[in-house]
Amino acid sequence: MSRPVPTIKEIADAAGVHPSTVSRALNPKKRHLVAKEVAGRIAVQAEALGYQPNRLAANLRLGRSDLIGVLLPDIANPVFGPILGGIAEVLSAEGYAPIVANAGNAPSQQVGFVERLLSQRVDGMILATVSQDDELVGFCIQRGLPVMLVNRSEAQDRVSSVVSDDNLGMRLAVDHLGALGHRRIAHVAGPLSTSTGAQRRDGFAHAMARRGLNGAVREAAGYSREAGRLAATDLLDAAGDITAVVAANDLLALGVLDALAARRLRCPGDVSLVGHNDMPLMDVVSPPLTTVRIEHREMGRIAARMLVETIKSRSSELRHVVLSPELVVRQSTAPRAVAARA
Amino acid sequence: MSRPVPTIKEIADAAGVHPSTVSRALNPKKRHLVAKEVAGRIAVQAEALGYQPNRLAANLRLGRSDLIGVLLPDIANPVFGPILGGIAEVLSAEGYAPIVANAGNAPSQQVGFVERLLSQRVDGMILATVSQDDELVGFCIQRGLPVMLVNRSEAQDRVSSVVSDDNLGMRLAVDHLGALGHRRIAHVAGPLSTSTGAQRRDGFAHAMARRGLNGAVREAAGYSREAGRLAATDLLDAAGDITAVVAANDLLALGVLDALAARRLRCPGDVSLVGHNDMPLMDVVSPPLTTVRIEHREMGRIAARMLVETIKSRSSELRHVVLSPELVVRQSTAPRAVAARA
DNA sequence: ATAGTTAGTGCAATCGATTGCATGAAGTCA
DNA sequence: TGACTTCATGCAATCGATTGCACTAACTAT
Repeated sequence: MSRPVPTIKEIADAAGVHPSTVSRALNPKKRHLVAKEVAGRIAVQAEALGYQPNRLAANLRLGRSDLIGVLLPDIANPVFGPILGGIAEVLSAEGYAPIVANAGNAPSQQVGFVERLLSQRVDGMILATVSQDDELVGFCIQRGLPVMLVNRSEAQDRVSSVVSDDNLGMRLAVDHLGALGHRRIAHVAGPLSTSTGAQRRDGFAHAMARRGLNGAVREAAGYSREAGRLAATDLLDAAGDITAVVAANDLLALGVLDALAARRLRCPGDVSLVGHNDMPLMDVVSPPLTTVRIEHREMGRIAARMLVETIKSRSSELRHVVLSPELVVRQSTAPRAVAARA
Repeated sequence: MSRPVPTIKEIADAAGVHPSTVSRALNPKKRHLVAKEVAGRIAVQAEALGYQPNRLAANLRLGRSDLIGVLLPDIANPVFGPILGGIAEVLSAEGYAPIVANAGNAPSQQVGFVERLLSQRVDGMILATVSQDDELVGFCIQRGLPVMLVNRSEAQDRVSSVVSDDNLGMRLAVDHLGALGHRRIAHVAGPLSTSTGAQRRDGFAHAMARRGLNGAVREAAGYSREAGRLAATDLLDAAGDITAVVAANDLLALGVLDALAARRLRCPGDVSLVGHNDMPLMDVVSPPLTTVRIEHREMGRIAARMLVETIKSRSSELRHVVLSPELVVRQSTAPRAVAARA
């Protein structure tokens, strides 16, 4: 059994000074108040005794925690690793640590996670879970906790966010398909309760309208491959003559591939396909997926940086950063087949 | 600007009792010491005033934090999402929260993360970053911090771990290839400084020896697709007549695919390929990958559960859990081609 | 030598929650 | 009615670090 970690009081006894002098000597910002010789003696004793700062005690006094809550809907979804990686990189550089909550999609479940984070007195929160009318956002605002949204936004414009330009993304996708001669283009949408569902659906409609076209849309129940398969199956049942599909994310696109495979339709021979995100490995799926690339790690970095700035400045000014996606063309899109399918 | 969060003292004033009575009333484990009527009054006031427990203060007094440090080498690697998901699930159920550190692979960099976690007084640590002779493990032991290893083990047997049975995994892979008629089987190993690198390399050699065979091995510099490509290129340069490769993980396997593609070798037509992990999407890569499946989410759950048990029991008894992997046969392996390649 | 100034250090309150022990009120028993 | 017991509540110390203010020693100027 190890001996307890020494405290400032024990360093003080060993160095022959008052604990408050030790506290000042060990804090770079207050060290200038302590005589050099004394500060040196204290540093030697702290090192020798293996002093370990106790941020619990310091932060109780200072009214902060140096912790940031990060709410993710599904950490196993390959999109969130890069986002969390970007968040962690910036928080670490700024002296914070992320408490990660794999909070799921149900608000009733998410509230429990948020309450735990609030009780740990996190200094702010980054939400990747937000829906259009999100009660958690209200909950956090009510408690005066700085909140930052990443990847999705919310409809009431109450907090800052970093998202992708879904209108542009959809225009890139539809224009790409249009340029390949496709006119019967459909959309597998994400849940319309999320901004990524609603805005990509709207972006799709706008982009089609610009070409004088009107495409079928089916909403998936969630952002999963299986939900994508079900939505695509429904779509193909209803509009079997489509020659292209734009999915609201890559997992949905993989589900579309499953639905096509189920009815022996080839991609891109029979149906071209575009996804969103460009999550890892999309270049090695079969076929390699054409997709709207969103820089998720950078999105995470920006979100963390903006939250830290909000915390430090005690500002309540809102900012919305909209990143421009780019189309990555791979082999899941091809010119429209001339011969009609039987 | 929101009003400050009410404290127990303010609830006490509102309910007309002493703060210590409020503390007992709001703690389910001590509530039985408070008269029912008084506890009810206190609960009403706490709800009305929006009381939020302050775990910083409580835990300073109690000498704990309800926080667990989780060290990952690369959160964007698709293997770690499921592991973190399993960890988060169990920690949440047990009243803990994970502080995630994307600590990279260099010990000098990792120490900074560990010191930050120590200063936050985490109650324990789960390391997915461990190497065979890991100085961080010694660092944590020296401070009396409960440590749990997940996915990898360390050579000195100082702390508990949950890993996959790499010997069995390699036997499954080599036997599968042997049954398909392959005899010139090579191995792309992970870094031998990790147990997954060393033990899978050893497992490969044993499995081959059992068949009276001896296969070429090349160590990749890291667990990345690019490192896999470089190691495979070196392997193919040195032993161009191999007909099968077992890679130490799926990312390395994808790199092997890249190297094969670069020299117009078809998989599995010219070279069969097996990976390890069965990370997400391996069923839709081209070709769908035969791989040794490791239940990462379950591994994360077990690691978290064992760490929590260690913390609660104050036991220093070591345990090692070795999970049995299974071979998932997809289309990257085929019978050895009879005709020799030109 | 004395008065004034400055630097360095110590004192004690504070952050917010927890709990061992003391105290008093209520209940029970002879 | 008095002694004893039990329950509920309050008191105050504690956890470990921070910091405003007070005090003292050293230095400087007249």
